[in-house]
Amino acid sequence: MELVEIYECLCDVTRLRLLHVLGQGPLCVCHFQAVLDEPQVKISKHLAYLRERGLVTGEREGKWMIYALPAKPSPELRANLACLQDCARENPVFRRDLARLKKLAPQPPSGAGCGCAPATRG
Amino acid sequence: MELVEIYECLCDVTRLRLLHVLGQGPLCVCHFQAVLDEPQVKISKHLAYLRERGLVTGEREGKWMIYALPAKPSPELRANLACLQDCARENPVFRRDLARLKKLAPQPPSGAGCGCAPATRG
DNA sequence: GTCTCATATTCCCTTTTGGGAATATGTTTC
DNA sequence: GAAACATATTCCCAAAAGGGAATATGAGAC
Repeated sequence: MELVEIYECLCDVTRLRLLHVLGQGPLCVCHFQAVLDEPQVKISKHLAYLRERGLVTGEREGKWMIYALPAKPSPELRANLACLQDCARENPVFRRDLARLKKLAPQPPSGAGCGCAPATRG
Repeated sequence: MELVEIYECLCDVTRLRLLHVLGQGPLCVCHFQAVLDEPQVKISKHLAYLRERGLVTGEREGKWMIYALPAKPSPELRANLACLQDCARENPVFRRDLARLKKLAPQPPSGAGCGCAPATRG
């Protein structure tokens, strides 16, 4: 993963927002739609873009695709993600995303998954 | 200066290299040409681009235009520039730029300007 | 198998981007 | 003034990017 490639991934607001939200934990596409308030194509395409370049991972879980930040990101990616989290703290757009995310999952650190599946799982 | 705008500026290699080199101190266009080994138009245009967005400052000094990082960058810019410096450390392209820069100005911290002007100044 | 839900992909269009050749501008030197 | 130098700008082009409508795929429920 080239450093320059990382920066190329970061030059789009939607992708920045996706990565920022992922800082809070794994999430599925439908939740991204709700959090970013953007159409499905847009979300899905940008996630594919990020995935192809190794900035996020995607794993199918039943009907849902769970996206997450890589478990062992390169130092460059790590640094840039940390920087993003830091810089986004005071930004209205990013803050709003986090607010919407909280509303989706009001439960405490209950753990795994993105909480997509209602009680019908397992 | 919007955070997203900063990221938009960082999605081009040439601009990344310019900003990275500027981490070493102010520089004029002709030296950028030598350091990056890129045509004048390219350098000049990208510097104009960065300048318009407040990522660099430019000041005329005689025949030369001296570009520099802003004296008081926003926290977001500061963080991202620091991150870039950090990440570039192990990158061949960025290292090569610094090597060429050193060759241009072998003198110690002699101080102001970019050293463009030969002994004919003052 | 059929229906439905969640997501991915294709196709097409518009806008933006980066690049270079040529030219213009501003500055010093003579 | 003219000439030389450093840099900026204009004009034009090819490639890429982002977006959406429609469609395809994959999975679970029945």
